Amino acid sequence: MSQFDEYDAFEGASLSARAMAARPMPYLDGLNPAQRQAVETLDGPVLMLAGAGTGKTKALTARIAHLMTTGRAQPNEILAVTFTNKAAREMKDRVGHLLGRTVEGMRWLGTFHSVCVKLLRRHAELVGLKSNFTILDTDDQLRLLKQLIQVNKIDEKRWPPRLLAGIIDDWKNRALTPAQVSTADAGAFNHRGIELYDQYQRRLIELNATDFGDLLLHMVTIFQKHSDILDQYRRWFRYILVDEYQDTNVAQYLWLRLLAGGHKNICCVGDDDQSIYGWRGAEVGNILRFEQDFPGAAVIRLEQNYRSTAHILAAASNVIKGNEGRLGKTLWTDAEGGEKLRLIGHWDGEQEAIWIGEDIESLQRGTRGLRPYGLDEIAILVRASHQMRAFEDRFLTIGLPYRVIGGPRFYERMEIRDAMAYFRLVTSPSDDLAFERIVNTPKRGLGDKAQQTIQTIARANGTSLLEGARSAVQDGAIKGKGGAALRQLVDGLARWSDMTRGPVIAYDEADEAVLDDGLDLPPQPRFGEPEVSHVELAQIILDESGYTAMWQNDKTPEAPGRLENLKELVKALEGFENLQGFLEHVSLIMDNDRGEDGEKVSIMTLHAAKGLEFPVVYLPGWEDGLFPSQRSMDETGLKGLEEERRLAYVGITRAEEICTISFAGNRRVFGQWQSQLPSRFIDELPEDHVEVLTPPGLYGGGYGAARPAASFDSRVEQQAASADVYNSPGWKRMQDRAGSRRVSQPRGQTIIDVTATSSHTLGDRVFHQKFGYGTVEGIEGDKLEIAFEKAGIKKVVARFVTGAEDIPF
DNA sequence: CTAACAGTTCTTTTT
DNA sequence: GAACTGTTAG
Repeated sequence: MSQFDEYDAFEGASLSARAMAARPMPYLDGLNPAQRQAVETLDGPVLMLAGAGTGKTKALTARIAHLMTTGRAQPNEILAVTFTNKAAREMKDRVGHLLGRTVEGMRWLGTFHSVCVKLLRRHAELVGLKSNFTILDTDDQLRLLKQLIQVNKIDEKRWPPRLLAGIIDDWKNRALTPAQVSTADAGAFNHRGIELYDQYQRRLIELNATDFGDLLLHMVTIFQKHSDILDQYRRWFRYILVDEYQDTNVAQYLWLRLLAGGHKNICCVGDDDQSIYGWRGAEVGNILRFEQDFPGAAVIRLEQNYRSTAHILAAASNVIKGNEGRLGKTLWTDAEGGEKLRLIGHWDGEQEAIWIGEDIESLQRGTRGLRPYGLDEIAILVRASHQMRAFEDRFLTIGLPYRVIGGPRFYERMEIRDAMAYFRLVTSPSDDLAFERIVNTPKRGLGDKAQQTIQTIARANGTSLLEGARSAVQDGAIKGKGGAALRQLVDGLARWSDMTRGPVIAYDEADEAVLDDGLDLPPQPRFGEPEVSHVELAQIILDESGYTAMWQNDKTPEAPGRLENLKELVKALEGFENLQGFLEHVSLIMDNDRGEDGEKVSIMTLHAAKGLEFPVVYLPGWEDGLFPSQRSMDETGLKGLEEERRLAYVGITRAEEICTISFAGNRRVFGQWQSQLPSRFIDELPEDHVEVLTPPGLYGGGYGAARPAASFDSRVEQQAASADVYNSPGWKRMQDRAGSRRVSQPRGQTIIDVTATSSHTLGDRVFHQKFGYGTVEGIEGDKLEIAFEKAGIKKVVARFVTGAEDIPF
């Protein structure tokens, strides 16, 4: 029954605790002095500043093992929070490994969100929720906000739901309830922001739902308002550990500070240089301020790097030192030798992909005395996901296996969300958002009008939409084909719902009454065994609702894949006790590391790469505007730039052996060609540790000519490997080719549109995707009249044509 | 009511 | 160039 049987030996016996302490502690072996200090400084606040690749997880897990082995805390008295499920899982696994057994008692090791859900379920009523509240994802959130905006008769066009979602998220990240939002923010969202936030929160309560931000916000509110509850947890969580502390937002910070407020046994691990989630509300300030927040804190720096070569570390250090206000760390390694960083410029994004593809192939074979590298050891890290496409295209054509990490997540796919909406509606019939999602999916002939009717009835009766639909059917408010289909749906849902559980057979004490001085929790009803397993039920729901059939009849190419996904979804249910358990799990799983097998090159964003490492790393697209991202700089100025720089630091420090940075002179953005300047970060690379390569084709010969592209083998040894790429022959040459008259501005702000609309003049030779080559014969505003060689005279919107001479060949 | 079309607006980054 | 919205024709 108890999950802690394994640890019963710890139970309150100080003698056994001492005996325990006398046990060998193998996990202390192989720690360096700093790591060891971080493990053994158990009491009071500790800040572990762990640079990239310095064995942070090793120290953290050893610390947990140490807490348990010395009898300082039982597994379930340790609160350990991470940001990703993956990190939590890894930590759990590694602690188990250190102790030589599985650690099941660590109930409070998890993400901020999952820990908060557990807490909030026990205290939901304090914020007006029931303990079975649902957790909305971004999609539901947006639809809800959209409704609110419409109800408030606000122009959706000018004030889109996304914007409002962003504003509200921001407030929640700062732990502000509608009442607490500062008057300084009164102007937000056309002066309606606060009001709408308030409405939104009310609506969530009505729906018995929370969004992601609420999980933390509600817990902070509860802790602030109910000191008895807070005290209880303060006593319960004897030791607190926080991973990636630099990524915490204000709400998380407050939450931690409240919980650690008693004993102050809090150990925060982080690296201010790897704070890359500021745009999502993370406050680097939290880690910078740690010593003030927790006076007397022990600050332990992990600086010995076990991951990368000295060249790579030097490059990373040189880049990051451009940032102000760092806590300061100097990474060092005792490893010697290794390749310098490689820097290479390309004509355009496509060439960049071609070159990298070929370089990977030559690394695979083993080249220039280097060992052969497996594809699993290679990663391409991009700034923005749209950059991935060029690589995917190229790798598909040359047949290079790759995997995209962090793409559209499994649980965000349409068919999965639809299926889940059915499940949600079965387990909680009042889930209006789920109802809206699937009333007419598959098509049941229930359009706007019918749905309006249901809304009206539901609102009049003060019931859920599903209830409303039931009345509508009974009262004959919706007739005809639609009515019949709706009846079928309503009946089906009722039937499936009954199938989820057997009869109530008893009332149990809440099984989570683990806290000794616990609150009175309502007894939980216990049900008999349902007749059908939840896995079978899921299949029944999908089949009987017609959802499976909908995709079977669908002739689009993606339909088979969607059916496949649905199968997988049903299979995934096997790992859970019931539908509820599954839904809960899914709503908190935001990482998708469904391990695909096979040797593949990884393609992912820099953000997704945090915490990972690869022997070979490519960092393409180092161009001003793209990286550092223009948007980031526009929105938050220097702060944004510094975050971008940290992103560069994260990127470089992912590499163990070979790190290649590249940029392109031209890139297609929104289907428009833009000429790009190399990233300012390139100038921050230390010359001594960088080797500038020259792409093939810049010297004589056309691009894409049949010649084998040079990679490592045939690079041109460049004298004075210089980061000053502007003066590199390659770059100059590129400028000539681009033929753009760049106005040399102080630094990198100019992005000249090589084919700006205005650049078309009568007689220009142009190229159009569909019609081919032609000559401009007339200009009217943004429309051009063009005589095409093959297709004759056509009128075309200017942005669909490209200056013929600009086509990269 | 649906399906097909055209016109628009966008592109970081995600627990 | 895609994805989304709104419009229009069946």
